Amino acid sequence: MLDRKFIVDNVELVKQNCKNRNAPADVDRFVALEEQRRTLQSQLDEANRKANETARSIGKAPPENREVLKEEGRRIRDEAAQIQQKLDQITSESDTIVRTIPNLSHAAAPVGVDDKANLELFRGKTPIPQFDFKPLDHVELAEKLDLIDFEGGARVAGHGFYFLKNDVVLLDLALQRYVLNVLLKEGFTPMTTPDLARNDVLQGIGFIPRGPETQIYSIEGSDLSLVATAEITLGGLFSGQTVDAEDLPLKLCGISHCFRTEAGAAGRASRGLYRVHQFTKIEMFAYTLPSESDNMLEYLRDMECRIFDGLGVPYRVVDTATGDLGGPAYRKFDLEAWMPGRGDFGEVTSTSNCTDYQSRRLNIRYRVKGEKGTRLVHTLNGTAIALSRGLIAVMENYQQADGSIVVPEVLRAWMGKDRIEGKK
RNA sequence: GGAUGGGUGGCAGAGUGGUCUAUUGCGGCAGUCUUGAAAACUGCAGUGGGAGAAAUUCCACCGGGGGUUCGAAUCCCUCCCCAUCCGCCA
Repeated sequence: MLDRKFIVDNVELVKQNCKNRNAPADVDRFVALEEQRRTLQSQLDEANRKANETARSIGKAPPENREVLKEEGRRIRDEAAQIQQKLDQITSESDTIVRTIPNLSHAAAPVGVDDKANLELFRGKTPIPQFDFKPLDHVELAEKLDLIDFEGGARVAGHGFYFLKNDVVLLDLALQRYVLNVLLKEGFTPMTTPDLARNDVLQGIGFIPRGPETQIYSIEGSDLSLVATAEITLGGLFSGQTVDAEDLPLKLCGISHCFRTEAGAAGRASRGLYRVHQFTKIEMFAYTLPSESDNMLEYLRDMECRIFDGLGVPYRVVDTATGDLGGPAYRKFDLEAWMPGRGDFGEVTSTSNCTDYQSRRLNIRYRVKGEKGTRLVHTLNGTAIALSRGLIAVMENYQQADGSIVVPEVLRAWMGKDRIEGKK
């Protein structure tokens, strides 16, 4: 969330930003509530002060005076309780509004209400492959080579689940190992993370665990949800913590399963592995000083490019338009890989600078040695690889006329073979 | 899952209803002494929010939330976490 004071001091800016981001939020109402809230807070402080004063005096007062003072104390506490009640009411309403106000937007982010305004920045090193045969999509390839069991997945858990099988299991693990290796050389701390997290962590990161539109599976009878990304767990990792400025930036990468209900996604591209309820992902996450987050975003984007250039998968880099940014993102770049099966690009990574939008709610701060007080860190996240879509990209781009799939050079050592041929 | 003991400032650790405005030690910062350093001594120090030009001042915070009370770190309820033991288990 944004800083309350900042909103009040920059009403027009915030309203314009909401408009650019296609986010309906009642900023005026918020400002009015905030004014009331401040007034009530002062009144409450004053009432508490009087109550404290009275309470302290009783201990020192002669016994015969005590009853009178107690009565006075009761009266003041009643008064304070009434103010508190009003304050709670107003705070609750203004909290609801402030949660709907998105982060500010980077000045260079393309302005536009939806993804049509997204801007292609550049292409990856690998050219789009020209096949002298009709390329198959990954579902057909998997069928021919016996690599993925979608029907079995549906039987066990419903549509959107699948079994990886045979060589694609090796390919899946090889991709993970390759990506991990790239990240380790860059000094990322590797972590495997919980696949469940508390709802307040989900909310701090910007996910809404319940409600009709939710993308999140929640565990009945508990305060836990299945994570949609390791961004949630890696961001929650430092919630409530204060880190030393000299320890920043922190670069983490987390491997987790990701679960998404994909509510409302019917009709969109959902064939095969593209849009599924469960997949594995390696996520990069960084905590930085505010002055460093712009650079870190470029760095994370470069890492994504290196990973896909290394794999020899063609892609384009897209600068996300304001209206297509999620609430917490200040700026976002996506990599869209070429997917011959659909004859189009499909999103494979996404990296965002969330500035202090997440850290404010999660209360993640840093301290500068010798300086008084603490400040909020900036948080960033980026997909290193989402295995489901990574598999699509590799399988489809590396398919051969004879129906086999060549294993990308960088994966061969991890994979133990250089071609997937199926059993014939 | 059960039992017991715990959760207090950067760390350690005292504090079972009112001089707590939280003892003390270590560590930190500043100063004295010293060529310099160490030691010793003296002093200063938490986080968040509000008022003020500032000195300053007020409020909240002793794991989270709620309760009892004029008054809670302290008593009660509840949740979370940690330790140890037991049970179960890959």
